[in-house]
Amino acid sequence: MKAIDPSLLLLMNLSKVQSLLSRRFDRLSVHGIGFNDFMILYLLRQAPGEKMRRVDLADGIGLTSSGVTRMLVPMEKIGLIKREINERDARVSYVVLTEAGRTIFTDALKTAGYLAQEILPTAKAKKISALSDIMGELGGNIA
Amino acid sequence: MKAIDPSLLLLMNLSKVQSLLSRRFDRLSVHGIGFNDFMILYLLRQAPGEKMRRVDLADGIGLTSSGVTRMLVPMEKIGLIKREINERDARVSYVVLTEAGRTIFTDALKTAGYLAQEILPTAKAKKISALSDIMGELGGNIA
DNA sequence: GCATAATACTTGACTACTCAAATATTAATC
DNA sequence: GATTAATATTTGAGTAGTCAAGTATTATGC
Repeated sequence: MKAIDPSLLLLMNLSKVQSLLSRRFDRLSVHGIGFNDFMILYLLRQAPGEKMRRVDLADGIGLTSSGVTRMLVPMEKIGLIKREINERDARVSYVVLTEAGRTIFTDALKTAGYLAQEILPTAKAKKISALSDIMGELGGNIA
Repeated sequence: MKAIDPSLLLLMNLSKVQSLLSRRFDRLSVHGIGFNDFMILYLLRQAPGEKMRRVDLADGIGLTSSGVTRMLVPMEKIGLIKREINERDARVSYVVLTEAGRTIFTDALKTAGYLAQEILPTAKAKKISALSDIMGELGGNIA
């Protein structure tokens, strides 16, 4: 077999690593939320007014808007987020972080930080920041 | 809000990038197979005798063995792989690449190569190999 | 050589998405 | 200002996985 394209190899390793890491995170069930839920809360926490449109959330975490709609159902049910209409545009319904959501997020952030440190013990700080830059170039722009 | 842990940020970006890339690959539907199917075929193609145990495949692509069992059902149905018993150990059933599977893989490899090049245009060769090293440290060891 | 443990795989019940199409609303064009 | 296009969200139907538990089979320790 011919030598494989290094970019393609990278894609495969990226996929594998992501599977392993997110499963590990979810298995811990950090404060009852999964990794994607955590990312939603993170984005909301950063956003001005702690609210965002669904499209922007979808864009932010790299899912489809349909996927976001479905993710938010249980999150709303357990009260992590709530919905708020936009007076200027009746198409959009804002997703707003609730008090409870903020609390859970704060706790989860701590645990997630420890986990991340534990998972990435060998990758040194410099490498991590270099990696983050490249992820940025590839469309990952969570900051 | 306190500054976020760089490792955690990296995890989030990794997750996002992976979602975007694999969806893009799957949407192309390269020769009718998804990205995970492609990885399975790749691993099999590399393996001695072009056959592997299900556990090792699961390990190789970072899924659970249950997930692999389920993935292989349609792949076997369309004839990309077939099953072969192990005479020494009746527990294992080998997954073997078929002639058709090899052909599809060869075609898909080309397309996937182009796609990878197109997706990673900015990330230079050196960066890619550095990134690959780090993925290796994180448990991605596809080579 | 028998009981216990470990391994390989599958299955039932479920979650987490995906796409394509539908709905509702707002923006753009003429 | 009526028509067409674009945007935001949801929904129906389906795929792709997860976990926990079940079934075989093989390995281990006494």
